[in-house]
Amino acid sequence: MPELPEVETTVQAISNKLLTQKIDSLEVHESRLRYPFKHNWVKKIDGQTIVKINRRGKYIIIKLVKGALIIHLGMTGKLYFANPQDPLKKHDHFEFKIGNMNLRYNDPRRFGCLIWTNNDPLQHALLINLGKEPFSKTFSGDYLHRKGRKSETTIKNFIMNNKVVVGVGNIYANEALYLAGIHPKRKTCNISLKRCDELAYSIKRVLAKAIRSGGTTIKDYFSPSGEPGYFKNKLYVYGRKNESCRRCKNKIKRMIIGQRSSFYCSHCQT
DNA sequence: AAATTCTCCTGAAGGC
DNA sequence: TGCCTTCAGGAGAATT
Repeated sequence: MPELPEVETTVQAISNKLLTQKIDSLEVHESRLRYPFKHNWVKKIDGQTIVKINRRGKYIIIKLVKGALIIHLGMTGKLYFANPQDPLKKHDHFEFKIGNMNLRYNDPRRFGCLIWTNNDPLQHALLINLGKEPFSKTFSGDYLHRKGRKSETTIKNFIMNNKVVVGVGNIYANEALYLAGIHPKRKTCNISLKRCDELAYSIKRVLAKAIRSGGTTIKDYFSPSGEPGYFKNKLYVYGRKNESCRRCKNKIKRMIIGQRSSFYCSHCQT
């Protein structure tokens, strides 16, 4: 399940290979993704040169000379490099033909998307209202404290809200709350500035560490060159129900918050 | 209006 | 062995 580290890993990998390259053609095999792909976009993309690849939240932005592509990996989306003669795999929905390599998109659940925009992608309706980037200087304990001082929702829902901060999905929300020692069900408005500082720092730290490990592979994620992420071995709580807390040895507990599995240590998190 | 629930989808896992 | 149910969750849409 791609979260920010997996998207960042993907962006770095494809950027290394594709910058300044020309897209010979885009072939769409299945347009029924989260947002249907419009086939008249193809002629706007074919023959264009890639000038920049970056991300905003979990959206991958491929800037072309004119216009840009926006890709979201959804739950199970993967971009990977293939040789042109390799047969398509099940759920390969589209591919870019670039010189002697193909960049293919595989997504069993089809929660991802491919969108073309003529305008500034950051102004696109899907991106314009996104919250702060976790690595930005202005994403701080002070920001969380101010933004959340009237919020009645749980802190876990709060940090998973893309209008607050982008890129924090279920895995890293659980991990960051553990590192900060905050119970996931605690009401946001009841958290002190000092603890918000610890939480903002923990979010930055867990995301940065996961990027250095190449992301987290639970079962779906692989990098464009086929490497799994190695952060799974470093998880403190996610997926560790009934295993012992790495700090206090008590059993990790599981509860549902906002219809998502939440893992925590009731001794270390209050 | 913020908070919560619903929805899309497939594959894996578990129960009987 | 095989069929059924349940679960996984990103995030916009719908609902409360």
